[in-house]
Amino acid sequence: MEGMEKRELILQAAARAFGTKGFHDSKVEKIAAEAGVAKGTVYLYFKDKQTLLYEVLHYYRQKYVEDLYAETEKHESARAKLVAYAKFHLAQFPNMIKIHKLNMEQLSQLHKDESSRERMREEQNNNLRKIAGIIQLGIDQGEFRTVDPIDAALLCWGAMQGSVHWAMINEIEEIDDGSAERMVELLMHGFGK
Amino acid sequence: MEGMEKRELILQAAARAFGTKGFHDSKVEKIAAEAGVAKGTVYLYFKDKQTLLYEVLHYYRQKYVEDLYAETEKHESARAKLVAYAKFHLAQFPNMIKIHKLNMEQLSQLHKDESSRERMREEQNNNLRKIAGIIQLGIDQGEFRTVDPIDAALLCWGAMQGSVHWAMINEIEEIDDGSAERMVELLMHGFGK
Amino acid sequence: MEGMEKRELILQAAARAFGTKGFHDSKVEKIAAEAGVAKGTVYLYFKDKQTLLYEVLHYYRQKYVEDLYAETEKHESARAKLVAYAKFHLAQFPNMIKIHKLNMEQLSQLHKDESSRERMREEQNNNLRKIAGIIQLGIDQGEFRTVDPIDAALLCWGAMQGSVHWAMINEIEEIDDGSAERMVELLMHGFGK
Amino acid sequence: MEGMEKRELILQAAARAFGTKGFHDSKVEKIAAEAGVAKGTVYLYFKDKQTLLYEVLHYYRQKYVEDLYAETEKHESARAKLVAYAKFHLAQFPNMIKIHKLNMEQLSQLHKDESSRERMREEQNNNLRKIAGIIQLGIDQGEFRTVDPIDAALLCWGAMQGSVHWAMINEIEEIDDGSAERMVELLMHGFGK
DNA sequence: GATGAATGAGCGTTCATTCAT
DNA sequence: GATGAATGAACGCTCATTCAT
Repeated sequence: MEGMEKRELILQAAARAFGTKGFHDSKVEKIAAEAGVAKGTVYLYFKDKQTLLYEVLHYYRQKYVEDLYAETEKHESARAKLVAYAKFHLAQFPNMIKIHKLNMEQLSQLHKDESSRERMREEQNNNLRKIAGIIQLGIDQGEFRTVDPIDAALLCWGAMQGSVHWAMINEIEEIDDGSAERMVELLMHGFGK
Repeated sequence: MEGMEKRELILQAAARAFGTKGFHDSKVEKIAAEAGVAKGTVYLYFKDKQTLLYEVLHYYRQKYVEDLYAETEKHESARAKLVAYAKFHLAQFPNMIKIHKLNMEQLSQLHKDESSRERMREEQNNNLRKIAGIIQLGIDQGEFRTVDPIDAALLCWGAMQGSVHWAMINEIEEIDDGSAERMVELLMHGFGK
Repeated sequence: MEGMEKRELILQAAARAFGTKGFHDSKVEKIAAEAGVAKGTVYLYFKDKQTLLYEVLHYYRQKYVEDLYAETEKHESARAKLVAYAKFHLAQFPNMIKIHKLNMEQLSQLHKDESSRERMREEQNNNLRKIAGIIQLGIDQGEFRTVDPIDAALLCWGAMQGSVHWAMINEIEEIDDGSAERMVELLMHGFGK
Repeated sequence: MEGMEKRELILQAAARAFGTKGFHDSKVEKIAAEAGVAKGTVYLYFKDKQTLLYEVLHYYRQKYVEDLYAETEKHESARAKLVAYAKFHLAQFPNMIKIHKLNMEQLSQLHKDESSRERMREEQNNNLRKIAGIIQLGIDQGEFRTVDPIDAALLCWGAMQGSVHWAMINEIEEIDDGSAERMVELLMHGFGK
C-alpha cells in the first residue's frame, strides 16, 4: 500500500467514498485524508471532483470488464459463458454493489454533462454487446433457440443488475453458489410450461 | 390547478425537479417558485429537503403501485397479468425513468438514514412479492412450471428495471407495443433449446 | 447609520476596505462584518466580489462627478471654474486618495474584463471632456489663448492627479488653501518667460 | 539570452507578468516557466513573491532613471532638458505603461509594508527633485520665471503621468512626435492670455 | 545549485434553513 | 398561514511556499 502510486491511492479512496456516501456527501478533504495525501494533491492528479468521479468510474469499469471477459473466455459453450458471467457477478456482490452505486451516481449526474452520458452509454452498450455476442454464439452453436440477441441480452443484463440492486437494498453481502446456475437455468428455459 | 393543496403543488414541483436534475442540483427556492409558493412555505409542509425527497418518493410509489395493481387485476391468467405488468412499465417510459431516478437518488442517500433504507426495502420487497404472487398463481393454475417464485420474480423485476435503465441511458422515450409480449414470451420460454 | 439601507452599508464598508487594503487583500467576510451584515448578505446585493468593486467605483465616481460639477457651476469665468475644480480636489485629499486608490485597483484589473475597461474609459473621458469644456469656454470668453482644449485639459487633469498621487505617497492629508490658486496660476501662465 | 543570469531572467519574466496581469493574477509558476527555470528556483533568488515585486520595481526604476538622466544630460538649456524628458516618456509608451502598472501594484500594496512605502517615496521624490533641479536650472539660466520649483516640478510630473495614465486607459500605444514639444510649450507659457 | 511533487492555509461562494413581519 | 430577507456553516479549489532528491 505504501509504494503505490498516489493517483491510485486517491482513486481507491474516492471509489470507497463515492460508493458508500455518494458523490455529494463525499468531501474532497476526506478522500484525500483517506488516501494519505493532502487536499491539494488530489488536484494535482484530477482536474476537479467531477472528473475524479468519472475517472473512478472508468477505472472500475475497465477492471470489471477485463476480469469479466477473462472469466467468460475460459469456457467454450455459450451456456457455460453465461454461467461464468453470472457467477462473476454473484461471487463478488460487495464489489458489484460499489460499482452499481457508482453507476447510480453517474446516472443522477447525467443532466449535467452530455459527454458523460455519451461515455456511459458506450460503456454500457459494450457490456450489452458482449452478452449479445454470447447469445449469438449460443444460437450459432445450436445451444439456444433463434431469438433476438439484443432482447435476450437485455434480459440477462437486467437479471444480473436486478440481483445486485436487490442485494444492495437488502444488505446481502454473499449469495449461495448455486444461485448463478439457477439463474441461467431460468433464463434458458423460462418458467412457463 | 389553482385550488390544489399547496402541499400537493410542492410535491409535484419537487418530483419534477428531483426526477430531472437530481436531489443536490434541485434548489429548494426553485422548487418553491415552480410550485408557486414562497421558499418558507415549503418548510411549513415539510421538515426539510431530505424529508421532501422521501415524501415525493412515497407519493409516487403509492400512485405507481395503485395503478400497477389495478392494471394486473384486470386479468385472470398469470401470463396476462405479467404482460399487463410489463406493458404498464413500457407504456410510460418517461414516467418510469423519473421514478427510476428518484429511486436512485434515494439509493445514494441510504447511508444517511437507516429508516429510509427500511422503508425502501419494504416498498421494493412489496413489489417483488407482488410479482412472486403472480408467479405462484401461475404455478398453482398450472400455467407455469414449478420454479422458485422469488427467483423468477427477481428475474422479471430485473428485466423490467433493466429496460428502464437502458432506456434512460439511451434516451429512448417510447417503445413498440409488441415489446412487452416479447419480453414475457422470453421470460416464459427462455432462449435455450 | 442604523436605518441605512444594507446595500449602502456594504458599499461603504467595501469602499473603505478596497481603498485601504486593495482588492485582493480585502476579504468579503471582513467587509460584511464591517457593514454589520452576514457574509451571505453581500451576495444578495452583489453578484460577486468583482462586481462589488465595480459598484463601489461607480458609486463614488457618481458622487464625485456630481459634487464636482455642482462646484464648478457656481462660477462664471473659466479661470474661477478651474480654481474651483482644483480646490475641490485639494480640499478633500483623503477622499480623493481613496478614489485614486480605487481607480488604481480597477486599472490593475483591466486585463480581466474588457467591459470594465470600457466603463472606465468612458468615465474618465467624461472627466476630461468636462475640463476641456471649461478650457473651451475660457477660449470663447477670451480668457485663454487659443490652444488645443484636449492638450490643455490633459495637462490640468494630470496636474491634479499628480497632486493626489503625490499626497498619497507622502501621506499628506491636508494642503494649504492657496495651493489651488497657485496651481491654476502656473497652468495659465506657465513657468517660462 | 542563454548565458544570462537566472536572476535576471526571472526579473524580466516577473516584470512582464506583473506589468500585464498585475501582481495577484501573476502566478509564480508561470513566471518561473517563462523564465525557463523551475518553480523552486525562484525562491533561491527571491525570498518570496512580494520581494520579487519589489525587486522588479527597483530594477526597472533604476534602469528608467539611468536612461532618463542620460537623455536629459545631453542638453544644455532647461527647456531642451524638459523636452527630452517628455520625449523619453512619450517615445516609449508601452514601456511606461508597464512601469506605471508596476507602480500601481506597489501602491495598492503599501498598506502591507511600511518600508515599501519608504522606498517608493524616496524613489518618486528623487524623480521630482530631478525635475525640480531642471526647473531651478532654468530659473538660474534666466530661461524661466521665478516660480516655486517644486510646484512646477509637480506640474510637469503630473502632466507626464497623466499622459501615460491616459494612454493606458485608452490603449494608445504610440503618440505623434510633436506631442512632447507641445506639452512643454504649454507648460512654459500656459493657456492663459 | 536546481527541481517539481507535495502541502495546507485561506477564501469566495452557495444554499438549506430560520424568523420577524 | 405565508413570506422572503437574512444567515452562516460548509466546501471546492488555488497557489505561494517547502524540501527531499
